[in-house]
Amino acid sequence: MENVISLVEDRLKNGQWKLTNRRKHILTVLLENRGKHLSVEEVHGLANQKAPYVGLATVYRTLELFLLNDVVQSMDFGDGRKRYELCDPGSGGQQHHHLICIRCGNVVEFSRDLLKGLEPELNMRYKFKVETLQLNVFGFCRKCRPEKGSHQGTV
Amino acid sequence: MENVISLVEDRLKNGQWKLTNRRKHILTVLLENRGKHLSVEEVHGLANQKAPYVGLATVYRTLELFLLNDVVQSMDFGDGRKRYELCDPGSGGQQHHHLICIRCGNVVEFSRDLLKGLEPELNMRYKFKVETLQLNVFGFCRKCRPEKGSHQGTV
DNA sequence: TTCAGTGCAAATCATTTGCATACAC
DNA sequence: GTGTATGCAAATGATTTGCACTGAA
Repeated sequence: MENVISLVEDRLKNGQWKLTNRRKHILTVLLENRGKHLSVEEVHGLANQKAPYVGLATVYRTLELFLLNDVVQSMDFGDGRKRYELCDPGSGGQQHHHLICIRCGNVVEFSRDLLKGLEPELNMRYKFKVETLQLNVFGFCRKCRPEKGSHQGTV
Repeated sequence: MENVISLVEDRLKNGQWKLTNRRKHILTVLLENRGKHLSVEEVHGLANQKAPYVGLATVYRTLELFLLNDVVQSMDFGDGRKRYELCDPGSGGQQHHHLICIRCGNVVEFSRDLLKGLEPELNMRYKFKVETLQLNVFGFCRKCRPEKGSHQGTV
């Protein structure tokens, strides 16, 4: 936990940025909410359950700064607000993708491995050098999926 | 061309909607701009190069109506505006995915086939029933990709 | 000391909505 | 005729920005 903070500190300092109190505070919120996909508003709310107070604009600015430094990854589930999630430590960029249930709204992550073959394929077929890959899969999760043999409409 | 219009007309009428002048007009714009990924603002601009005038709100409403009826598919390239593109006639839903060049902004489509294996895999491993799949790949296109062996930073 | 970081309020920008009017069937 | 479609202007909601003040090195 503590070493994640100093790891981020080093990463920021590489780019002449400071790890201020507010930024450390926001980072702590992200650490305490691993695995969640937080909107800016949510981070703001969580951060301000404790002192010091952090302004909304600062949360916006800090999350974008973290994104730039591969501290977080961002995603968009199509609900009109950007969401952020801590990257796994040690590696940069996109770690995994998301299965979004269109009935209950639950979000499940799935490993990047399932797309492993895709990058070389795009490289070969389209001469396209992949940097970032964002995949959203909308559908029905384990609990909400229609029963086999029965019929059920889309929500 | 003409038969696409009547095809859409039938599809709308199934759901008690009318294919009005404005809607036909917007549909024509989409037909004349196949392969492009138009924002609402762009559709509005293109539509109003000819009579009849179409209000911006109508363009918004119409494109959402088309989306609902699988006449268009929508996408989001992360630039803060939704984009729309005509579906291939005859089939519903997502047809293909996009390679977005982060240097020149060019967008190339790639066939859904490359992800063919993914759906059954998600179904099996996660018991997830896929409905829609949105994949954005950001990177360097054929023209903009860094030369082999040389180094080039991200834009 | 000095420049980056922050809070606040105002500004932006895409999208949505209320309402009176116009149009399709 | 009757209910949907449309234009317009106002409302909304997420995000950004200007600016004066605060804080870290």
